[in-house]
Amino acid sequence: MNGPGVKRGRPPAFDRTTALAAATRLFWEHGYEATTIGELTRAMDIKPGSLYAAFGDKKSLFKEVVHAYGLSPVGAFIGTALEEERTAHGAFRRILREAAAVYPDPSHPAGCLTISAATNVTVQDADISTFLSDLRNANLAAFETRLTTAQRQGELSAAANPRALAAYFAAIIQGMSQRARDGATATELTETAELALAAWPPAQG
Amino acid sequence: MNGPGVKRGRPPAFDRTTALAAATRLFWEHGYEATTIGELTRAMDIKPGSLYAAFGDKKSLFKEVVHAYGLSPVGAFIGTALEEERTAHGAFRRILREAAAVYPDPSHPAGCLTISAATNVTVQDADISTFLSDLRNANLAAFETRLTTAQRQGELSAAANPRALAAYFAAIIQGMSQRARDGATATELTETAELALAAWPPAQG
DNA sequence: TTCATTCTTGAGTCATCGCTCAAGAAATGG
DNA sequence: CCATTTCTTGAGCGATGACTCAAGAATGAA
Repeated sequence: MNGPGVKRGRPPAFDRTTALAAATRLFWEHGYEATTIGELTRAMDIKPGSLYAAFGDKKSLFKEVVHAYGLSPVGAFIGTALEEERTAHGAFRRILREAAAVYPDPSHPAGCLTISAATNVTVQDADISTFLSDLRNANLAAFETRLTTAQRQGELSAAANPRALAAYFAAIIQGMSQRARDGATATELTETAELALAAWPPAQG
Repeated sequence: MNGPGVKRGRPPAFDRTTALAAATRLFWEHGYEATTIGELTRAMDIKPGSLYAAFGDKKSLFKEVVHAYGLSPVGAFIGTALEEERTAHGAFRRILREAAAVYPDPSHPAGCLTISAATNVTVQDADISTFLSDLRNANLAAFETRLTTAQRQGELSAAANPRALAAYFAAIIQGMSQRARDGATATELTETAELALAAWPPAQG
């Protein structure tokens, strides 16, 4: 019996993670449909045959990219803040401030991949569009859950509306991503974040 | 000498405004590149030859669509509010509330065409992307101008930052457009608008 | 060495993209 | 009527899209 780690046949000539990172950059920058297989193979430094053998079709590659993105610091900072911060207010303050720093960071394409990579799509790729909008709406639901918890724990005023607050923060985050893609600086986005936090409801009244 | 209104030759079989409206719907819904000439000719009920004779190439048609959109109620409500409202606060309050009502209106595609029709674009169509982002940034500049005026007139506190406020409102509006495309209702967006208005700086302090 | 397995390669498939054009049809002017 | 002008039509162009596949190369097992 062979150990499960034993590799047979010709080994891959490329590093899967590195290739995926190259694909991520392209999808992040131009979006799903505007990124061609030709551009992908060139950036990943592999031929079409290898790409399809390793990742399936274009949609599968994209979904794997989105999954990996969600595990990266840039793609996970929202969930991390929701988990790590004790208070909901602290969590959203941290989320907005980190978004302001991360979205315009020149070390990667501007904005959030989940927000901007599949906004313009043909009918036959509508599933890719809903794939991302489902992720965004899941984020919205997580916001609402966190805010409802805060309200039950007394942090958030009983007069506050968790669902409305969640939608508001979702909108601000998506807007900040778009502004980053339009050239907004970290300074501008930080100011936007601070202004946005003014909407946080006053303590129990 | 012939009068300038005299038409010669075979008259067009389609109404230009109607055809443009059909093209607008498609670009609005799917974006620039994801809308094909085939879909356009079918929706406009004309053949490719007529389309190219009447509108030039695809980019020219798109720019004409954007221009017409900017003159329509949906595309002009921001500029209208900035002009008609006496106070800056009244203007932005009206802009956000109208956006909340207009963006999810089911009588047309969701969100704002200028915001969402060219976010995912190939390199050869990068000019279309910047064409729209220039419009968005021009809007941002108009916001700042209005707020600076309000500050000079004493409506806005001297401690306020017109540029930061302008960027904040631009982000909120773009975020509301995206949320509308993700299925947000007018009710949700109205709540978002009201929360966003809480960022308006208190009177002179 | 030989076999089986896995990956690479380059040529190529089919569909669709934006776009063009010659020929015909519908109007006006003489 | 004919000539001129303008628009419509249907066929089709070259380029490019996603994707495939047979043949060769590199590995471990026997």
